[in-house]
Amino acid sequence: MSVPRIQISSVVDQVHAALRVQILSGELPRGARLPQETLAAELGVSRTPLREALRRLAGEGLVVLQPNHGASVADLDFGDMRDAWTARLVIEPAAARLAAGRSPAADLEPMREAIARQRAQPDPAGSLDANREFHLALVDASGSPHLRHFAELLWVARISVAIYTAQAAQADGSAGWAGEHEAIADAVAAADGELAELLTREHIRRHPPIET
Amino acid sequence: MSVPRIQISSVVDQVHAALRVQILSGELPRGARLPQETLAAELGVSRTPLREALRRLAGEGLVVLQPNHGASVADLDFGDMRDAWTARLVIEPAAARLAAGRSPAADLEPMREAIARQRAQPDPAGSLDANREFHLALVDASGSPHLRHFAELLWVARISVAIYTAQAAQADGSAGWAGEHEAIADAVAAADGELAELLTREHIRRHPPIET
DNA sequence: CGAGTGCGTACTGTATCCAGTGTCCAACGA
DNA sequence: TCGTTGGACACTGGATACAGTACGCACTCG
Repeated sequence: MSVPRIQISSVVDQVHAALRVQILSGELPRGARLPQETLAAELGVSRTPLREALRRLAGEGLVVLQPNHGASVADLDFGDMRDAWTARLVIEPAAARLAAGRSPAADLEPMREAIARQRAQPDPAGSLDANREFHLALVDASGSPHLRHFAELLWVARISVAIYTAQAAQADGSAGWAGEHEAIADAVAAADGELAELLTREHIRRHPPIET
Repeated sequence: MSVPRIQISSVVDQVHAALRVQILSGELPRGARLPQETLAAELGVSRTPLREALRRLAGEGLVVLQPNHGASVADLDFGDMRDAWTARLVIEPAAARLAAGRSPAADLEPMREAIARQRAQPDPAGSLDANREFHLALVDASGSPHLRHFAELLWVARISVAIYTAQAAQADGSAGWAGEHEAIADAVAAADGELAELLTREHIRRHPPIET
């Protein structure tokens, strides 16, 4: 009998998560300086774990580290966002095809859940989260840890920040995307790799980043 | 007049580079424990920068960090390698197509250089380096920093270590691949995206990882 | 009046120190 | 004899202290 091994999280993890939220939510605006001493005091930790968290965030592209000058929130311009979108166009359609070709069949449940959540969510922010979840679930279904990792980097660092906030503000927001997501999920379920790839590519292409 | 701004490297950077070399060269074997105190003493630095370097290496997938238990060199099995290969099969052909479609034309010089170096190199290790260089140059030519980054992660963490060392030992080694590389470079130069993608895919598919 | 220089301050980078946790082994009890 | 438990040891995680670097401002000199 084994107790289900609870997840202990180090201070570094918690600081990392906290800063990530603050950056993605815009509470820490793009380009904002991140003075170690001040930040550490605010978060109630020492500088050591803060520094390690900052390094990790730098690895994810969320902050930039200049030697002897300190850290600041990454200031991503439209070019960066467009590049992330291009990279998604490479990775996600291919992942969809892989997911459809998997045997035993890929796990569709997370995708279905994300779709349902997106339909149920009235507010734009939640809908956006659900959207992100669907896309990550799709890549996850490919069974490739690397592709999953890459997709996560693309979504976290470059996309959630500003691209789709602008887009979601338009028209009906992102809630309307659920239908397209469902078609992709169906194609994966039907093991039609060709179709899944095509639908995913067209879906992404249909929603390019918007210059702010 | 501006002096060309020399690159200053922090201790963290240097430790990171040193460990990376030792891991990739096999001097630090897969699964080896990395006790902080010992390592720090050997490298002649304190534990603080060492820890930050370890975190960075963990982000690259070269080492694994277990809370309250320490770091060890990532122990990649055949599954990991095969997954990296699958991911390359997604990224590199797409990058080749993007490179061919670029205007102004993609920079072919690094690719040509890598090919020449591969032809000139008699020893397997050098040839392997040149091989890696070609593939990274190809992805770089796509103009997408993200794809370049991903390719680098795949090559560094999973591939150089063991996959192709086994393969390079076979038959004529990797020197013979130069011809295939040249065909890819030519297709990119001719702006034939379709062909570049196809050739790249077939090239990679022709050289899967070998179980050791 | 303007350019350059030197100093002071604020911050980062590194080293050291302390507390907390995991692991191994031996002693004890069933 | 085998399982359990207690404790010593070794190591990591976090906090603090110190050294080094960059930036801004005032002062000086042309």
